[in-house]
Amino acid sequence: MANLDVPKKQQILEAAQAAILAKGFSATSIDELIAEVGISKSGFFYHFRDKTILARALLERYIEQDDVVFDRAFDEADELSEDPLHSFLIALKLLAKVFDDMPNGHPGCMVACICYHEQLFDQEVRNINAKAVMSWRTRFRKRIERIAERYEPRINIDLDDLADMFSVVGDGGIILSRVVGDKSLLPRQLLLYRDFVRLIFEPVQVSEKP
Amino acid sequence: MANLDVPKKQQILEAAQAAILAKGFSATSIDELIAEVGISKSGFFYHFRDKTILARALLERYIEQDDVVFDRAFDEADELSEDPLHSFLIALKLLAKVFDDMPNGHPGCMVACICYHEQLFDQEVRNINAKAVMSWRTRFRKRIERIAERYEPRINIDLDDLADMFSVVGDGGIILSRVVGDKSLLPRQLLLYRDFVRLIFEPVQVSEKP
DNA sequence: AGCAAACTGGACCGCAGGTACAGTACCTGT
DNA sequence: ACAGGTACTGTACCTGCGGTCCAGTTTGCT
Repeated sequence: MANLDVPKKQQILEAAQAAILAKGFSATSIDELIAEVGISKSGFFYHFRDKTILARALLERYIEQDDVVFDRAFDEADELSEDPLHSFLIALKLLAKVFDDMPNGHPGCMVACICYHEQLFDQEVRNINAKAVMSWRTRFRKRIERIAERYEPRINIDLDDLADMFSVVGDGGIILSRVVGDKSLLPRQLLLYRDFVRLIFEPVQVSEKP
Repeated sequence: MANLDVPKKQQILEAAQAAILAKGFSATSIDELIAEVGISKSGFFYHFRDKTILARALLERYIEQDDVVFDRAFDEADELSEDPLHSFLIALKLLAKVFDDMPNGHPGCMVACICYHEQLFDQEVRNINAKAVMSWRTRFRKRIERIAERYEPRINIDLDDLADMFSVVGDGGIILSRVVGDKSLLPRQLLLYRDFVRLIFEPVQVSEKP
């Protein structure tokens, strides 16, 4: 019980996020959520007109939380280096570490989760989803652009594609991590992406074998 | 109606695969499937004890079909080049082309779809899923090993990770493709993965800017 | 003719997602 | 002090879906 000061709506979102990422949207019942937070069914529907409104709120919440994680990593990296390439590489390492430190691995990406339940939701939810991916693209593209201004890329590359690749490796890494039950798979894949960025932009090739 | 010679069980699997990849597992009702193939509810349950058995059959079917696509690309590439690196790069280009040629983009990965519905299924289904990912890892690892025997990698890299990265980029690319509604995103990401492999192993760096 | 595989039809069950609506407890501004 | 909004509770009820049970029918093979 307890949590008397935390509003029930927040408690529902909290419980729903964990349950939905672990079990999927349809496998998470409203009855189960209201039992967990100690609210009546009417109480639930007072806050969320239906289950898709809950999904929308969860998605928006997830995207906000995700942005905070990104901001933190990039800010910290910027403090450690003024060079755009080095800062980016540091940020990628920090992000990999964040996921590596999660005790049970990444809980799952809400964007991907909703993608595979798509037709259950309205256009609005899909728009929010698309907007989130585009914001990730923009965020990474800006960083990569600044790198490309200073460092000559070794190969011709589309900067949007390279920016997207972070999200691609993130979402794909989450899936493979879960499927094979190896929580270190995601951070390792992010570090591979980091190697790719290094290989593209880092000017002097340091051979690791003398 | 027609399809008098195709057994109903196959027709159900066909219809279910399309519907589930498009709408998700829970959003696809049995009623809808039996209406589409023209069979009674009892007929459905004659073939599939319950919905999770259908999922298992679909997953196995999907993995088989996927293997055929891989085999075809790799065989064709082997015919075009004896060199392990060149053959691998050709195969990646062929695979990217396969997905690029799909009129509505990749229909979705059943492995990822089931991953985000996990708790709906039993351990058996999860094992099949894990086995599929491991078989992809093995398939790509073998190719990459042969490359590494002949070409000195420019950076130290874990071959399993690089092998997994194909599946990671594939599954992540499918998700992003769908979310932003850009079917060319997946093939472009696969070509980026190809660029990464090239950068790691290709000995002479051909600068594209003279 | 006989048997198995591949079904049909219909009755029934429980659960999840709602809908509808009347009532209540508490806080806030006038 | 009361008016009104916010955040709920309780009860009753409806629908659709997954699933069970079972008796009966068609089809093709031997």
